[in-house]
Amino acid sequence: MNRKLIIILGPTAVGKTDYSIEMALKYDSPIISCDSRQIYKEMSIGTAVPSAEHLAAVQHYFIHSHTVTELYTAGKYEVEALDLINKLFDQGHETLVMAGGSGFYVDALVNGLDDFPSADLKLRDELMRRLKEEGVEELRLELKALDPESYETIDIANGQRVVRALEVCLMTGKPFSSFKTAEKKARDFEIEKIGLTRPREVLYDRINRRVLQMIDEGLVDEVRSVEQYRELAALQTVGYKEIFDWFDYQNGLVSTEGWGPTSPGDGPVTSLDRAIELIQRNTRHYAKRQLSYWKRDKDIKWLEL
RNA sequence: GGUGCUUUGGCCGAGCGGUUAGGCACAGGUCUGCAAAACCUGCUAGAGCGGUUCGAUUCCGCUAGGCACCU
Repeated sequence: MNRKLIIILGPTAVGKTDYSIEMALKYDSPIISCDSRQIYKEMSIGTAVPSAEHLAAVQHYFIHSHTVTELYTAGKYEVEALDLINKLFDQGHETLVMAGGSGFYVDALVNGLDDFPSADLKLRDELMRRLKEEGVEELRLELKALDPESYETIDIANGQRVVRALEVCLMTGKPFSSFKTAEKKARDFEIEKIGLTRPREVLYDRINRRVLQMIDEGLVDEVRSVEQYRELAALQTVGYKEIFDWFDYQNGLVSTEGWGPTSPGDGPVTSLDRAIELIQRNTRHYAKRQLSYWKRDKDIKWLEL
């Protein structure tokens, strides 16, 4: 039997949902979502989860399937999604449709991640605390001592990367770089990647309008409902962060004092309109990063909508 | 009609007679367990025309636009 996984990817708001529904109906397949935020059941409007009609029309996996209180990662996704895919193939599907915008998750599924130990929360918290208090330099030097190779190869300006490498070194007593084989894992099914795209202007316009629509649908209330989780990784998400900042301003937790046109950063979010602007902009930035992430993947067949 | 102030890159916004202000937008990029995250790079303008000066975005004059006030 010829097992095939069709992966529909593309920047946010490009139209993956509609396209994937069509494909799913065509192949009589469920849709396996590959979206690092739509998996959380506490989030819907801000993550642009497919509509109730869409969800009813086609069986979806990895939508609202996890909770924000669980730290989810690409590594977990690789394991869980692969498991599901194999199960579905075994049930008789020949072609399966996957859709999503999380490039790293797609890669984890397609190529597999090396066998790194997963994060130790305590250690990570500790390292993140140090990153904040001592700055990257300290951690960099420590990494240089423990794993000079990683020090040379990873992006050492990026605190998160330094922390991760260091964390693995400390947990295992072996250098982070020693785990990295960069070998593709074998998958016993064919994979076809279809990249959806649109002219930049059109994409940006769709994004801008979708954000307005999210507000109409009650994004502010949704954000309020998850405010208690705002420190969690899942809530470090465009559409939520900006509104949390607006809440803070309303609660008098941030002042406009000391902030001027030349200060770095976006400044206090003094109104809902300002929050909307920032969400639109940050979503545009996100879309651009997605596009640049996939640019180097020569296996993607691009399709302009 | 008169007087005063003003004019900076797509936008905001400084200082300065001779080094890139800075921020934002925008563009490009990095990516092996927080990835809608985190991080990196690029973007050299001074309304126009003259003058002073070794050298002007910075000083002077004229012209044009803007703002304010006066008649």
